[in-house]
Order: sequence, then C-alpha cells, then structure tokens
Amino acid sequence: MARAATTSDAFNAIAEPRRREILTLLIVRERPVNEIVAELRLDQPSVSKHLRVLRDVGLVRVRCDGRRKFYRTNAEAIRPLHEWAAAFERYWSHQLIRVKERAERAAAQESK
Amino acid sequence: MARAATTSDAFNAIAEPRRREILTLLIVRERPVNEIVAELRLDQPSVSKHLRVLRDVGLVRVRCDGRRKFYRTNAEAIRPLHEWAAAFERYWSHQLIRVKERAERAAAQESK
DNA sequence: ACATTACATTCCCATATAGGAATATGTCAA
DNA sequence: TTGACATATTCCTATATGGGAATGTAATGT
Repeated sequence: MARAATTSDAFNAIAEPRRREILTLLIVRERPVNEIVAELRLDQPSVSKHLRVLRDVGLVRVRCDGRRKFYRTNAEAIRPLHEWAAAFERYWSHQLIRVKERAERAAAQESK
Repeated sequence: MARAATTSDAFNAIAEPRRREILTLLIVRERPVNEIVAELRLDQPSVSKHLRVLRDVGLVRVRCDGRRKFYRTNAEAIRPLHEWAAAFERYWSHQLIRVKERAERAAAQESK
C-alpha cells in the first residue's frame, strides 16, 4: 500500500509545510483566497488545492460572499494533535531534568 | 514534486498511525524490536522500517545490547509538534466560549 | 451580452511511499 | 564451525501525492 491520503486525517494534512503556514495565517482572521495567495506567494491553484485538503479534514471552514470565499482555521480540529503530543510532555520534562542533573554532576566533578 | 519524505521532519514521520503507536509504546520504556513486533502485531521488517524513519528524524534512540537493539522514544523531538499545536490553543478556547454562548442564547430563546 | 475577477478542477509527471516476500547482516550458543 | 536468533535491507508494486499549466465555473461590472 502507498502512504495514507493527505485527507485521511489532520496528522496527514499538516505534514505539508505550506498547509501549516496557511493554518497559521488563517487562525488570526478569515481571508479570501487571493489574500492567502499574495501573503504566502504561492500559485492560486496550489492554494486552492491545499485548502481543499484542509477543508476535507475539517481544519478550515469557508464562508462564501459573492465570488469570494473566506477561509478560516478551525482550531478545534487541531486539538487532537495537541493532545496526542501533550501526552509526551511529562517525559520531556523528565528528560530535561535528567540532562540538568547530569550537567550538574559533571560540573561538580570538574570543580574537584 | 511529490509529497515530502517521511524522514524530512517529525510532522511527516508521525503522519503514519503505526509510527504513532510505536512512539506511544516506546515512551513508557525501551524495548527490543521483537517486543514491538509482538505488542503491535506487525511484521518485523515493517517495524524495522518504521523505526528507521523514526530514528532518522530523531524521534527514537537506540541502545545496542548484543544482538538486540533497544529503542525508546525521544520525547524532546515531539516538543516542536506540541508547540506548534499549542499556538492554536487559545483559539479553540475562544471558539468553545462562542459555541457555549450561542447555545445559551438558543436555550433562552426557546424558553420564551 | 461580454469582459473581468475569484476560485476550483483537471491533466501530466516525477517522486516517495508502505506492505509483502525474500534476503542480508550480525551475534550468540553448542 | 554450524545453526538458531534478532534485526536490517532490498525488490517489487499499487497508490497518492504536489507543482505547473491549462481549463472550467460562477459572480460582478459596464
């Protein structure tokens, strides 16, 4: 089998750096497509395709107004990612403590 | 261009569900490959290949002991993901507040 | 009606899988 | 040495891109 589709879930969708940039841009406020194009300096079709992926997994929402479409990030859809990563939080704290302790022991050793 | 390599960064590496399972398993304690195989019921070559990807992006570390290799999750490498997602945290809080307020207004309207 | 603006979709292609099967490499035990 | 055990790598293949170019579609202005 090949790699899972980018639209299979938020984890796959955010693997693409451009899509993360779009999400960061659209969390501040909604924007029409041409503004995203101008801001990120990407081709319009490229932006539309990324937005399609983001929309498919619920990471962005659209509001239509005439011929313009305003997109905005749906923060709620990023929560699962945050929670998955947060489960490791206490471990890196521990690792930092261990690193700190080791450094302190080394410093104490050195000063002898 | 095709999709970025799974080894290009942690975001791409964790897009694969099996790799996330491996990371969750190996955060508790280090384990030799055959234990991962048994625990997750995957083929050994598959596990080795996933571990290779995880190792390339620094998400796991190895300790060799005779013919066995003990892998463990390097929590520190998950931190960037956590921080990226955390930047959206306050927005979903806001969204939740808005949803709550809307629900309350609707309820108030209904009771009239 | 017609040109223009704003987006979306389609086609083509080079590239990177992930899984399965087979094989290679490295280490220990008798 | 030889065989068993533990892990890694290589081949093969179907599939899914992401970028570029071209085209489709819908709404607006004149």
